Amino acid sequence: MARYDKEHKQATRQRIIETAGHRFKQDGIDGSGVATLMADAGLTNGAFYAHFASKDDLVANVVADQLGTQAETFSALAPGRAGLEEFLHDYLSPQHRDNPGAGCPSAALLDEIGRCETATKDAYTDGARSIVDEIAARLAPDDPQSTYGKALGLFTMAVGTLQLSRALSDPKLADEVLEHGIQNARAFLR
Amino acid sequence: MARYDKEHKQATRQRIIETAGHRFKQDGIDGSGVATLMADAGLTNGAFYAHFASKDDLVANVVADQLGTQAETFSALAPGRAGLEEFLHDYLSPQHRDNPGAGCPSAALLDEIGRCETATKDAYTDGARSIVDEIAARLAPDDPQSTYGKALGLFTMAVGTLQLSRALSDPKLADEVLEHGIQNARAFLR
DNA sequence: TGTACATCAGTGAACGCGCGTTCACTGATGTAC
DNA sequence: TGTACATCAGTGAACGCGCGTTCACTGATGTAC
Repeated sequence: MARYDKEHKQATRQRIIETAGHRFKQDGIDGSGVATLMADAGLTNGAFYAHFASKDDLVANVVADQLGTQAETFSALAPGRAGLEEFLHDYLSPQHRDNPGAGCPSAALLDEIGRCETATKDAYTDGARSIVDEIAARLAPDDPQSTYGKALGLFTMAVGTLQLSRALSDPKLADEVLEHGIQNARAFLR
Repeated sequence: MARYDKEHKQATRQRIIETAGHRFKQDGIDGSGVATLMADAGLTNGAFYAHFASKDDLVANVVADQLGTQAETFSALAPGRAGLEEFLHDYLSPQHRDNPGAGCPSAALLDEIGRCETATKDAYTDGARSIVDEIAARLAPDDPQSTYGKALGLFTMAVGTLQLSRALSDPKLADEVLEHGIQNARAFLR
């Protein structure tokens, strides 16, 4: 441990935020202890408080980071409605369902975020706004405002569908839910 | 403490299941300790294991009970599509959003149920099937099968919308999300 | 060029606390005589 | 009718454990001389 270049601590902090995002989405926020989160980042528990004021502080930062990352992913899709079709296929896929740690933060954490403190909800609100704006812009590039409500509908249906598919113990039904989800989203956007 | 009539212990067990349902939906499953759950039912922690094999066992029973109760509520609505309209108004209301403890178990616990053990997911799967069947029967009383997919879409959009509204820190936006949710559901069913 | 020192990211043991779970015990009541 | 006993739902203290958090310490490196 030594004097590092100025970016070193920032990089470590970012690494903790990213590995914690994965862990939270996999085991839940309440289900992930600080010692485990630090071990995931290759550190020991004591170093945590050199980077964050509290676990709640980390949670708010993770939520902001996760939604930011998702917004970036969105920008990388094909432009317009073709990108939405691409998004739906990836989002409502068995691969996404079976890998929550690498997937959508809303699907994995939405009802836990609803029970979090204000700073976390603020971070979520900002991030969700960006994503819904991104969807609306793809639905009507000339007048995004007009499709804001529809964008919300697509987003909530996608999140709810993935969550439902994850909560079902019958694999056949869980797959059907995803397939119906894609069809429903298409019908809704038509 | 004494010899009671045979129904007494059953009634206590049912009371624990119901008060635990309220607590789980309010604070999360991971966020609710056994001692608190028992105090909610007017008992002390030690009595818990006379009723349930483990906390996981209680969780599975609570999920089954919660979804059963919701299915009953559904049956009590006006028949046909009028009942669905009634459901949407109650479900996507600020009152429901602000009282998760008394509300929909899916909206409050869906992503946590996705991380639970098989017995809990089995209970959820059974209950969710009944509710979606109930919705499908209202959409097409003569051929429920044909509207099964649409029923899923309505259910997932309603759950996702309520969760989203709960996770937002901006009250104005949270209200708008509910209003758009009702409009979207109507458009989707049209 | 070589050495002493200051820096500070990270270590790891310890704190009190609440978790899920166990268990010896209580005490009000129905039953037997 | 009165008393001794068996029942058993519920009590409450205790178990080991992991939680979030604190803190005295380490030790590799850049800097000063």
